Amino acid sequence: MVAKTENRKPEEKLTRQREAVLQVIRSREDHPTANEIFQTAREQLPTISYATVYNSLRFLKEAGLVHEIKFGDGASRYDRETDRHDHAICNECGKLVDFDLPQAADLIQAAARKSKFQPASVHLTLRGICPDCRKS
Amino acid sequence: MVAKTENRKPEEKLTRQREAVLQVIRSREDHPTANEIFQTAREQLPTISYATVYNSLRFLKEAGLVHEIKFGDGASRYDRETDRHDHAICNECGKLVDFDLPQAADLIQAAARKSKFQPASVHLTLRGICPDCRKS
DNA sequence: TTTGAAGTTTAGAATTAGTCTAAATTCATT
DNA sequence: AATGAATTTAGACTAATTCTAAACTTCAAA
Repeated sequence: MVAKTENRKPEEKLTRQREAVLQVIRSREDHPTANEIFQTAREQLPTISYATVYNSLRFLKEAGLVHEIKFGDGASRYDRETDRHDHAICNECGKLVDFDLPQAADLIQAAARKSKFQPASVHLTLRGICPDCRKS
Repeated sequence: MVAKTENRKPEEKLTRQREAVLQVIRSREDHPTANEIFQTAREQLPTISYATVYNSLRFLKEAGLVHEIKFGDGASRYDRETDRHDHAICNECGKLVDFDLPQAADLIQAAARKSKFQPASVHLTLRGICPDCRKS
């Protein structure tokens, strides 16, 4: 029988390319775009291609190792934080910040009741002005 | 002095094109994309161009007459509902549904405290399976 | 009633993010 | 070493959106 790569744990089956992409995301406090990840990964692995970054991101996302955030204004961003959490987005400069508001998680049943959806996750987004922009 | 169009209320200064775009959005229960709006607006106003639909959407959005929703998976969607509300997105078919969970609005101060942002609005997103997909 | 500035519309080109394709490569098992 | 599945690569392609520059509208002031 042929090896079933799928039986292994995600961490075990990382190719060099996937490893590099994961390291870029884990090494950053912020939320890089696929293009930023590509530029940085290329420093370690000069032959890596754009398509591979996207393939790797899809893989890592499905394996639960990274988290994708789409909030409009351009490209998806990737987050090393995979636990449930919330986001704040600056209306002025676009900065995206993670925070955790456990009370938001508690609203999942109420949200499910109102929407009639079978709930999987909830996520709260705050829009406002970030501390840096408030200063100016 | 030249007339300051900006002094008037948004509703008063709608061009035929902006009017047509607004009517398309107001006539629908769902959340059409720019392309869907373009196709429908063209039935009333055959010469309207794609760029004008986008210009109109930006204008209407800034005037607070429509609401833009970006949740990834392709194009922005536009919503006639401009009051604060929440969204549920189906992980299976991508359907987007509005609902209002006032408890979510109550979390704005707590979210501001955690994130250190000066708050403007909060919005809750539920991901799960919609009633239609649950049946199958 | 013409003028002209400001704003708007138009068509199409340009840009950007992301996906697809097909050939080449890797790699774990035989 | 040979096999075959999975992955990577480069570049073509697609879809969404923005940009550009010329033409058109509007309307207050001359």
